[in-house]
Amino acid sequence: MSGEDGQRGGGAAGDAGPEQLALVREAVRKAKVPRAKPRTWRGAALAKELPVARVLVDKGVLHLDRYFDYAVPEELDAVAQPGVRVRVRFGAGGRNVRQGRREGGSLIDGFLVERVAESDYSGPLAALAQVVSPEPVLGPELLGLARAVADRYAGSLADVLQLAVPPRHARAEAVELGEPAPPPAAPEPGTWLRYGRGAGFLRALAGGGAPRAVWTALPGPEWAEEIARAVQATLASGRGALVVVPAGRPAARVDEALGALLGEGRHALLTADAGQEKRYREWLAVRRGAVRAVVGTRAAMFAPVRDLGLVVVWDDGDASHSDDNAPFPHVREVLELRASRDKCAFLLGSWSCTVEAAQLVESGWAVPVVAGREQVRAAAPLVRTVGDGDLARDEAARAARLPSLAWQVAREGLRDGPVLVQVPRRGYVPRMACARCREPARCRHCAGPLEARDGAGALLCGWCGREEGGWHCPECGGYRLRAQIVGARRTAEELGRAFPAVPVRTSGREQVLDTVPGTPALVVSTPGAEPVAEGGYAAALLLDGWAMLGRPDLRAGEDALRRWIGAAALVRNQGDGGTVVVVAEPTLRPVQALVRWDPVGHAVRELAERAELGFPPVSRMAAVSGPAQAVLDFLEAVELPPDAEVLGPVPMDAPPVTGAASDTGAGRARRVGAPAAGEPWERALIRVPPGSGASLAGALKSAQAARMARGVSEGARVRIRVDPLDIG
DNA sequence: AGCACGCCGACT
DNA sequence: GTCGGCGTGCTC
Repeated sequence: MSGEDGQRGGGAAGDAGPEQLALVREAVRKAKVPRAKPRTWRGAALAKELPVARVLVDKGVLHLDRYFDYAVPEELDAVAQPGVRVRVRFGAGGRNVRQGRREGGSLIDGFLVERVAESDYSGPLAALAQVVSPEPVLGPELLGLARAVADRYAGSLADVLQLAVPPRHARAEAVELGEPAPPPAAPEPGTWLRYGRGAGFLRALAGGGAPRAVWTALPGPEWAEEIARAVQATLASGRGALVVVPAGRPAARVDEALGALLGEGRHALLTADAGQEKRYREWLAVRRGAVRAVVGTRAAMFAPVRDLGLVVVWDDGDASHSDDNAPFPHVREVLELRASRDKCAFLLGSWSCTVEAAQLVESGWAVPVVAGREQVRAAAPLVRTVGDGDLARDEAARAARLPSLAWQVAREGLRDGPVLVQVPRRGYVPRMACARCREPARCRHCAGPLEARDGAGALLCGWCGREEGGWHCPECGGYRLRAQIVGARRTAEELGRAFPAVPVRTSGREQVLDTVPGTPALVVSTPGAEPVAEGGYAAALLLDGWAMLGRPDLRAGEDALRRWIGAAALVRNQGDGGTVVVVAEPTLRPVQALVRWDPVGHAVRELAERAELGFPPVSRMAAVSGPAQAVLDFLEAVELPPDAEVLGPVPMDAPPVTGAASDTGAGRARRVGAPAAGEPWERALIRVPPGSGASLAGALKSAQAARMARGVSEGARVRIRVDPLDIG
């Protein structure tokens, strides 16, 4: 409430330039209105130096995505430093200068961005109402990064800051922090020696360099310790390090590895499931420089690590790395921005390989860190396939839903260890089957799965896209279909009956198991929820591969391969008898890549194909979705760069695919732009060639800002997403 | 989002 | 003349 009272009483009007304007305006407008003193800070004592504060008001709306100037009252001078949280009066009421109505607008939160000597705003300035806390939470690096992310994703700075700066907790702020520990010694390369450029990468980090690498990790549990060593090497150079992983479980693994390597108290763990106080306390310890190393989940990508020397993203193909709040930034992209802006090292690690990662290598931005073929063979399990042809010939398979090869491998594996069974999540894909005899409905041309794409409408083949008109069951002649979804639980029950002597455990959406003992057991899991087995699994069965591959999504192949590799990496190596059976057509590219354990080759081939077709990430895309008319209006209004190409709009699938959400599925139901009840939604994709991404984002942003400023109604609003995740 | 301003028609 | 409709534009 400070500073308010000084403005209340009357007093003579000020006569300085900017105020005069306001007065003239006022006088001209209505002579009958008594010449009131403009609401002004004059009369209240001002800060002597730099009396103007530039403030970012904390509203995500695009048309407010700029700074507003406020006067700094003398008594706030000391605490009103750049980066602090403030409260200011903001709103149209502020312009009402009629007598008796002094303060309009309401108190809203903001960040003080900068102190300057004068304002270029021509009206009278309102005073800062309050400095919430003297903690400068928004430093220049974080501000710059947030700005860059907002620009990249056609979003507002305030929206990004909401993701980047955790909510304040007063008690956490009061905690005194000790001095940061001195840099540790540079680590031994350890298992990094398995990779061609591994040891060199560590040496560069320890020597203060900024190498950038795409690292294809060998299967097995060593990755966490390898990341910890990279962090240690960076700390040894006197710089800080940041590691972002997709979920709490991998975060715990890296946390543990860091603790083992560095000792306790030298790194912070920033995950979403910590309470507000803890989160803010850890975040502050990082910002204040008391802790130099951070591991966390996606919100940690903005962690204000001092003197950042290395950023790491693990498993960038996991959908959890894509934030589900506007403007939907992706960890890999944000860390790329950080590496470029801060001139620090960059490490993207994964057992698999995304097309984007392959592009980083192809463009020369990063170097590949990979193991030689003999290392891969030594670390990976043996992979065998069961295709449709085998299935058709396999009577036992049809009866029991499990191919004979899978039976055999499971039985053998169970002799000396646990066997992992990966089953796609229930509802992953609408899988159609004969309502009478449960025979799966397959395309008569390619044997691909038939899917009911647009609600009650036609049946389409998930592979070749041919429409199936008059389907009838080749087995029993039935003509009614129903979705046949066999989830993990039922699979577990069936397997339990088949191997009555063996315990069956399930891990999935509702309950994720972290680890299982190394004793014989069947472990049924959905993708991403696989427990780690002590000593590794003896075998793994990857069931219903076609369902993973058949998703109508550009990433279906890459995603399936990633999930298979994610499961197969938990299996013992070939030398120790580790075997994987994947039930999917062996001629398909992702299946071959799994058999050869060559995720990079797969990504490189995908990348070439995407380039040819003009698909992302080679071109950049943005999705504009909303009610049909709203999308059309938006496309009419937006001034796109000349090389932009508009695809569509086309009606959106209803309901939207939910299977592409995060891996564990632990997250809440994801709103992928669900059409409001009754209203038909459409989506247009806008594509630009490489290099025009920024101008596309700029154009989308200004068009959206203009529309929002005009206050378009709820039903006329469109949603913009740069780099949409699921493009059919 | 709010909220005031201003330019048009109906009424005292 | 004056009240009040809502369309437009601004918020330091």
